[in-house]
Amino acid sequence: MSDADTAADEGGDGDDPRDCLPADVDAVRDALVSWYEDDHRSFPWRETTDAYEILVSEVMSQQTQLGRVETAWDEFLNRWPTVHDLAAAERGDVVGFWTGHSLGYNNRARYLHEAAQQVVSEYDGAFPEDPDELEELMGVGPYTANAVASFAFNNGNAVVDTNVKRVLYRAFDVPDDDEAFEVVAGALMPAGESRVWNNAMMELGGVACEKVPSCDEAGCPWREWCHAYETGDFTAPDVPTQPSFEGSRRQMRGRVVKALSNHDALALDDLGPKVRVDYTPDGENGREWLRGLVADLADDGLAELGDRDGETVARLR
DNA sequence: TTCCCGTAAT
DNA sequence: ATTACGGGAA
Repeated sequence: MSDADTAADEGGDGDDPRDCLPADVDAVRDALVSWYEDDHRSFPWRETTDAYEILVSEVMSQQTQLGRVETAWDEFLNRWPTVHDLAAAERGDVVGFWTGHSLGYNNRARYLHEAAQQVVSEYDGAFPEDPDELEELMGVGPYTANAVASFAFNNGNAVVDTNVKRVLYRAFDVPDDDEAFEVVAGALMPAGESRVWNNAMMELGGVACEKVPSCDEAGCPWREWCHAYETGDFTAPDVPTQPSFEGSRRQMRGRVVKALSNHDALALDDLGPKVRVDYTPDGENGREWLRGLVADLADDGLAELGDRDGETVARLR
């Protein structure tokens, strides 16, 4: 077959990333679904199809190890059982819960709170089922939108997170390119089966094709097709390195929120020592530095600066 | 010390 | 396109 024929068959560009997939795609699909259905980890959010409960689990899971999410998820839903309850909550209580359970990025607590208010005000409390509509919710991007659409409504597209990328990169030599991952993941997913499929793909990345893979131990269902298993090269796509956390502004922000979550309001000079042991009001990282930190948190909608008896106080908002 | 990781903001 | 964003666990 000539290059011209190939290009014509593919609609013109001649390098369709779907060419990465093996010819017997149906066998590949069946192997994964059977493997997943035969045995998989049990998580409480896999027992529900409630979109609100699933959204909470997804937002928590994005930043926290699954083992610790279970307790937080349970307590969160116990405190705010429905999207209406969360929408009506005080934001400071939601942020306080978040930091109190070490759930990471406090911004996500605010996003979740705002998303709940959107669902109530724009959809009368009934989540939309379409990924494109879900993506309009605050804090919900392509991954979360498709996860919720899949697990709540069996109505999503293929999710593409770092686990999925690693699997596709290794198994089928998909180039480390977001568009390619998107196209191949979509072509691989059996139509109308997003719930089981996306669960299965993420299970594969979580228990078989981890950073250090355990192909045989986990009984990976794709060994007969997997390029990495064949060559022994289990390189994974590069993940960007992040600046160190110790001593960072992010760490200081976290300490501010943590401290404020235990008080109604705190004067800056009372807050300071809880943020850094070397706090002195007029020092380099003193009152003005702290005021700037809280002002940034205020810009993020997480805290606010106020006045009490003529002195500046900070509180959660 | 390094790893993890999707979204919003710029 | 790049950067900010948390904090436990490995």
